[in-house]
Amino acid sequence: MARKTGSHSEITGPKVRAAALNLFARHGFAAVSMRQIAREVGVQAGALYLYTKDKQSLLFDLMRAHMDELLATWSARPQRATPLEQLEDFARFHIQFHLDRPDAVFIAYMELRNLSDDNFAAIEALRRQYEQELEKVLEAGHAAGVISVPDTRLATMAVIAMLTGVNTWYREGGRLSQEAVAGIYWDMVRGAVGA
Amino acid sequence: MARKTGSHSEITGPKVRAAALNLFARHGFAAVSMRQIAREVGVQAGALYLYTKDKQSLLFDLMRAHMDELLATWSARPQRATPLEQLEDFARFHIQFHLDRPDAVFIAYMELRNLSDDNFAAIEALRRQYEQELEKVLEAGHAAGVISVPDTRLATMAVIAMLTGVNTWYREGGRLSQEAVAGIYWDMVRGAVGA
DNA sequence: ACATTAACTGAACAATCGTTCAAATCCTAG
DNA sequence: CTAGGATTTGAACGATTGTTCAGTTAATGT
Repeated sequence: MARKTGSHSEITGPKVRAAALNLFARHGFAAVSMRQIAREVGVQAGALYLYTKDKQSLLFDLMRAHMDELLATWSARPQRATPLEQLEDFARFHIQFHLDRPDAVFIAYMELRNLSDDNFAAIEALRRQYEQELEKVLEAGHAAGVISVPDTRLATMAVIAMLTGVNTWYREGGRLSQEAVAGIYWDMVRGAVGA
Repeated sequence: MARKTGSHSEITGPKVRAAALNLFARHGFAAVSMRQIAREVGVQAGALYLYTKDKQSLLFDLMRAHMDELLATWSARPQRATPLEQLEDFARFHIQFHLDRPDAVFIAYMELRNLSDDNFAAIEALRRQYEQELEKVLEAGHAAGVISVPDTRLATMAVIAMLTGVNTWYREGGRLSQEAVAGIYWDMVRGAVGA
């Protein structure tokens, strides 16, 4: 029978994904070799192919796992009543979720062009799905008359870009806590949508 | 003596930079080979080295030229009187300038990690300089009491991220003109900074 | 017409790439 | 203790990488 306890594959598999995530984020997918990943894991390059079909799948799986977790975590949150409360929740959630996973976020935004056509379409669909979550909130707010934007789609893109931008400058241990940053950004989001 | 008229180097040089810009933007610096660039120019790979020291310099020169032009173009604009007018000008300028050069913008944001340490520092300094231009405007607006932000630096980063985000979705010939988009974004910027 | 030089070719260099696979090693079930 | 599957090694494959350079081509000033 197959080994149950102490199986190496249950240790090496996650290590491969973790090493790939870290190296892809630091140097870019195309600039990282399978041998670099293997060295980081402490294994020969050939062994990686027990855990991934090829390099492309390694990238795609990391991206899809990230997007799946993003959508699942947002959907699992308790939903508050009013559109404005929901918008605040989205802003705070987005910042916290993204600041907690800088490497995965970086890859999901920067390595889209290294995906095959099929894989790109799949990731892009998930991203659109996430954007729809915000757009639904903005539309509800618009219908309720509590926010004022001339174009819901543009406002969606503007808010997401603004929030995701935090990842480019925020550093742990800086002068502001995550919560303080989220509070300030929530104020700016509210202003941007005229609420 | 050296040839003066009809010099090929005055044609091939720009063609090399244009091809590199386009290919780097489409596939990423690390994924593009010197031979691909040469093929696009219609020349053998060895000939590229008459126009660039190496591949790294090619990337760096493209980035620095972009940042230099960005700073120079902004500085050359006539400066209006009030902070709010200056903020509006910045928002409209940023969107127009960036939408007009999607490839260069893409590279300048995505390929920073492929720069050597020295080159990275140089580009980063230029970026900081550009951010300072916006921050000065926001500080002036804050001093004049016409805008209301708890943190000028955060507002700077938020506004720039929001504006640059247009490049990720805007497509020529879409349902909105550049001017219409710029107008809507200017409204959102104004709201975000409480003006 | 000739000498000069810019512009480019085409081949070569060592290094590294992603991927495969037979053989070796490790660990557990029986 | 042993059989057998899980796990990994280590070498090898052809292809491609950035870069160099001696030699060829083409256009110029005199």
